[in-house]
Amino acid sequence: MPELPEVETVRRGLGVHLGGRRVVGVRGRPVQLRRPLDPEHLGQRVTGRRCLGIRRRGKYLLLDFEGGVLLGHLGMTGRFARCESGAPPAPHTHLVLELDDASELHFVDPRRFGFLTWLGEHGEATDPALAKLGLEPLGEDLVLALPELVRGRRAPIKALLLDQRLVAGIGNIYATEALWRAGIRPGRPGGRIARRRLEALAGAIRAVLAEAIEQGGTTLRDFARPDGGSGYFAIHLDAYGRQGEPCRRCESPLAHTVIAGRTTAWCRHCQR
DNA sequence: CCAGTATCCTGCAGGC
DNA sequence: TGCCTGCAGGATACTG
Repeated sequence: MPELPEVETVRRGLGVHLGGRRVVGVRGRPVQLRRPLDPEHLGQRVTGRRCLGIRRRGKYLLLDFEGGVLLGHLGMTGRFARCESGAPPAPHTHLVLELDDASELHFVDPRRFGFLTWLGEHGEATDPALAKLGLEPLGEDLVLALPELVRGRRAPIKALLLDQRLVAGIGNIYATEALWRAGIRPGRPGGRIARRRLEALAGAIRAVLAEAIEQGGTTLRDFARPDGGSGYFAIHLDAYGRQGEPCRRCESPLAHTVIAGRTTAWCRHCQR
């Protein structure tokens, strides 16, 4: 569920709680996450170092420390929780960073699709996942770039939007929403969409991501509640999860198909 | 190179 | 009430 806006919200929350703090200890047991997590090894690298700030790239979080970067991904169910020192960890807590203000940052991830990895001084430039990421939908001119990115491609436009090598940060929810807003059928081959309509799609992507980030900002106070509140939020959704319900433009019931292995709700009437 | 599918994992909803 | 099945999906390995 965490897509670009949710990750951006987490980034801001981490900035408040972790930024400027020094790690004084690391706890956890080895566990197979998306990448293997070895808390003892990680502790040797990060203990004693101060967090200088947090960046985001696509759905990845880059926690800048003195002398290295801690790379994180939330997967489907990953979250960070700020806890008082010594507080009992929630189930599926895989890593605890003990901080110099008598607080702890817990990394919790029931489905283990996320990860935390120490990249070291120069790892950021060579990490294979980061290297493959496409452009930032909010940071560069997506309107100009999107038509070039999908030119000649026969895959469904929705599959292309989900491909992090083209555009980084879009997931199933915001791909579904942007296509509904732009009036484009999710299964339409990307290379067979008129330039003007792709430009409209790019605008819809930017708008829906920006609105979601704004929404997240208002719920930032909920960040990292140890009781399970994750800082995620439900923005106003027009299409995602609304199959069978009336389209908010034309009232006809939304259809439901699977594209790139993901459920997709869309309007047969006004998405062409 | 491109497109499509299987896989990892747990929690939860729905059916019977 | 309780068990079972299927679904949720981000990234990537794999197949054709």
